[in-house]
Amino acid sequence: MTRTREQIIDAADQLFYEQGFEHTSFSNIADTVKISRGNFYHHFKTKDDILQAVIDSRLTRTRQMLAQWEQDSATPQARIVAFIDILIRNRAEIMRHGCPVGTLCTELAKLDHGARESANQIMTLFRDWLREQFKAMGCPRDADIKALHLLARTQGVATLAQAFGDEAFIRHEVEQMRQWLAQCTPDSNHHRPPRKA
Amino acid sequence: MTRTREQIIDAADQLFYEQGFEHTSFSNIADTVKISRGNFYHHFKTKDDILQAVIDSRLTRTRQMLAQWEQDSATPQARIVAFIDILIRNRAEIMRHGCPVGTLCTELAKLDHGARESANQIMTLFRDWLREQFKAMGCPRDADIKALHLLARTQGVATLAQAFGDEAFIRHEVEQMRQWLAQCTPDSNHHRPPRKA
DNA sequence: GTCTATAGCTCGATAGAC
DNA sequence: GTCTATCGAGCTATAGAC
Repeated sequence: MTRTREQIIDAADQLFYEQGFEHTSFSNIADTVKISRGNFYHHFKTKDDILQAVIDSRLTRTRQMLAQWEQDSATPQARIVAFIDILIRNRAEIMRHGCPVGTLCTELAKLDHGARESANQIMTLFRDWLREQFKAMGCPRDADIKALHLLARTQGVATLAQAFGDEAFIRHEVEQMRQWLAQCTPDSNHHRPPRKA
Repeated sequence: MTRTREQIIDAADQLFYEQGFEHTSFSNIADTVKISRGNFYHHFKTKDDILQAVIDSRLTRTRQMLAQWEQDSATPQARIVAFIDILIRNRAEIMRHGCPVGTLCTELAKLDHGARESANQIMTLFRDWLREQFKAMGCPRDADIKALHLLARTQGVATLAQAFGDEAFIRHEVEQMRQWLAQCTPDSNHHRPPRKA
């Protein structure tokens, strides 16, 4: 049945996030789902197969989440705030295990793993979505640059939050990102003072 | 002889950076240094011993580098620019393997490894050094906040540079960090426009 | 050089649904 | 009978340790 398959994917997803892909073994996943290793291999022939299934699952869920934000918030600004606020909502997990997207991309890059590009695709989902929001805000020229900038800042905050376990730091950076967004004028260089009259 | 020991540490250092700690095996290191595994165990009893030696080596080199910047640059601003510019100087390695500090901290956190705190200590070296530079710039109150902010931004840039392999992005972010630093007034909120006259 | 543990993986057998 | 999910023994390679 497909139920077991889903359970395996969900368990692997969580374990890959908590302890990394390479450090997670078959027995590890099988024990979590409470099935035998034999049954396991009936659903996934190789470890790479599970990884791909986990990444596909994350891609789907990310698309759903972004679509949900699109639905829940009226303005592009509010949608971007929804993105920034993941850091607050998921602060406990982030302090323990970092960003699920960034840490997976980093690990697969080090392993020179074939699924690396698939993992990067999750990052690209956020990048493209943010770019569209900035475009809708009236920044057609700087949209991608701003998207990457914001993405980088959230990644950096996640990395340091994991290292230092500092919740106040997360909150402070989130507040600064909100302020940056609020004064983010169309196609301006937001780090220079407003243009002279 | 201590020469072999140093060679082992240097080889392990590089391999841990390129492919990660867990993914690097003894044989891997031994092959690189061209010694037998037996000889290897004469210098390091366990893998954790090598890791600790590598981290100690990095701590020493980082302290030396920071002291060098202190010596080479007259103003705290110039010293902070020297820090920001690592992203440019090491861009090729960063695009391939990420930041050596950040990726190690992240990996050891996932492995729940005992040396995690030692690795974080490297990050702390930068944090403390940056904080002192900001203090010297006249930001006694915001110094640590600014240090963490800058550290986070460099970490985020490294993560995305590795995922997207985009050198132009690195250069753009470095330029923005320089501008942020230039308009970084003592204990001000640097994300608001300059105060009105 | 050898030993042990474990990782990833294969495969034959069983049990039940249809 | 076929098909699918399940189990668990067991194989090979290699990592870490001594």
